[in-house]
Amino acid sequence: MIFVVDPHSGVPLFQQLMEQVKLAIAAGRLQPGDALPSVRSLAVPLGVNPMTISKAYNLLQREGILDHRPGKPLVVAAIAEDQLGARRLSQLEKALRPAAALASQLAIEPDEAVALYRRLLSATKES
Amino acid sequence: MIFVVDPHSGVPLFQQLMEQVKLAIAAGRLQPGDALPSVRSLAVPLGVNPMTISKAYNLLQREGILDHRPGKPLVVAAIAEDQLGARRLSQLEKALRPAAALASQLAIEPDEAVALYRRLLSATKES
Amino acid sequence: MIFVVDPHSGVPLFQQLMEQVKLAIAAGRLQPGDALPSVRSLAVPLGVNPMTISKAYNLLQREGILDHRPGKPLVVAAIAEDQLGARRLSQLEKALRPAAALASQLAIEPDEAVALYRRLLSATKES
Amino acid sequence: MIFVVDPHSGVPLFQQLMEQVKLAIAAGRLQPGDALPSVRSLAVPLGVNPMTISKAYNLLQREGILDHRPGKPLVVAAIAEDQLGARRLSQLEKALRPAAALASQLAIEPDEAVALYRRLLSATKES
DNA sequence: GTGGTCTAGACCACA
DNA sequence: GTGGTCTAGACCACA
Repeated sequence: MIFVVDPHSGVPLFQQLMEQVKLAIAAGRLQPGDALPSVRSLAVPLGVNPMTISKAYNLLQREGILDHRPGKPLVVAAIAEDQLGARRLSQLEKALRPAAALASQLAIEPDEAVALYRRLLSATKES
Repeated sequence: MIFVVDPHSGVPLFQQLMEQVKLAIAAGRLQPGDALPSVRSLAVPLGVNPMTISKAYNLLQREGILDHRPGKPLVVAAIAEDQLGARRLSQLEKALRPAAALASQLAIEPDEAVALYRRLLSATKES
Repeated sequence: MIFVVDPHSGVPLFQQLMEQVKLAIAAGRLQPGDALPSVRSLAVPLGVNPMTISKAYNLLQREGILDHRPGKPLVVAAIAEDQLGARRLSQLEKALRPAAALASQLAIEPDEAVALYRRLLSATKES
Repeated sequence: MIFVVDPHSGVPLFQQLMEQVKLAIAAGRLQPGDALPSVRSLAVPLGVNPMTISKAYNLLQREGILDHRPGKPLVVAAIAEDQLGARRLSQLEKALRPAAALASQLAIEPDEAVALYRRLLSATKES
């Protein structure tokens, strides 16, 4: 389970982490009950302050996506899959909707827009 | 020429404004030489601080997209169309790229993703 | 609008603050739209690090109880009253339920328990 | 003699255990001289680390509530009844005091609060 | 002025 | 070992 963050992206580090955890769950790479890497074990290789990781984990807990038992590592909550995994398409939809609105505002033909998207998809490799 | 901003969107107001001006130009709704609404006339209906509008206009000027002649209203620069209008597709590409990456990370088939996008496009009306 | 925290209570400071804000809203001392004291203006008199206040405010925002517009002070969200104000009795119920279970487990007669509660209520002054 | 713990309640497991033992004594379900279940026999069904149970028992010993004779099981101390059984009302008072303060802060009338408590008491069955 | 992020480092409770 | 809290202090974006 490897996460990556980019300190220059402008997106806060803790948010990048949250998104990656959510993505891993949605994609099934993290299953309910799976333990997450410990705060410290993540902080070192990422070159990030442990508190930043802690913040991300903490918020995911409050969202009910992670589950914590004192003294134990955080695990993916049972509900998380319902919340995230089952709705993969609706997540993609949320990302695509603005791109649909944009095409329309730019008066780009649907066929042209779709062709562009298809091209981008084939250029993307599963990372 | 009406702009809309959403103070809850998380995107800074001045950035939302900049994007909307660029969009209007790219879509041809604003042509080179066209005057932009004055800071005040925009600030009131939007419920936004005039300084925020001013900031957006200033940055657009620095980017060479707007043109200012003392005592006259801001106008769309001649180059603007080249910069923005001609690259409509590349703007859409910028919006679609993350959606391509997401589909891949969620292990959604390209065909399924493309179908979803096509559906969203036909559901979108020019606003 | 005065908040008080007790660093020795064992309850985390940020949690004490969150509860007090919620209480103030539930009691109507803070109305939707009302601005909260700024992070800094609260940190000094309470002798608490600004980040601790910030954390409390931040979480209340995520819970939808506070509302933020960049550059402006935090205000009580419109929904907050629905969430908190309208349910005053149910909040009290949540606090009383364990005390009801306890009386039962200690085999204390309801009349005796009620009498005790009544006595405590009259001893308590609106602070 | 059955204890129950909830790892999600936020209250540390060892504390939940301590409270339950105290309660059982206060309610007379455990009498002076009665033996407590062994650490192991408790750890397994509760799904709790034996060290956690041990910690709870140890602290109860320090408080003079349990009594230990090498090689023998832990028993309820003679004083325990005095300490706990006799003060049933004061235990309930400790639980009710915050509920009294809360009613006051929420500006709920004493009569209303008392009525609510009475209702909860009659709804509660000895478990 | 407003709140938000991050680090470095200390300290704590729990298991 | 696990995560959680807090401080002190720097720095940033926004209005």
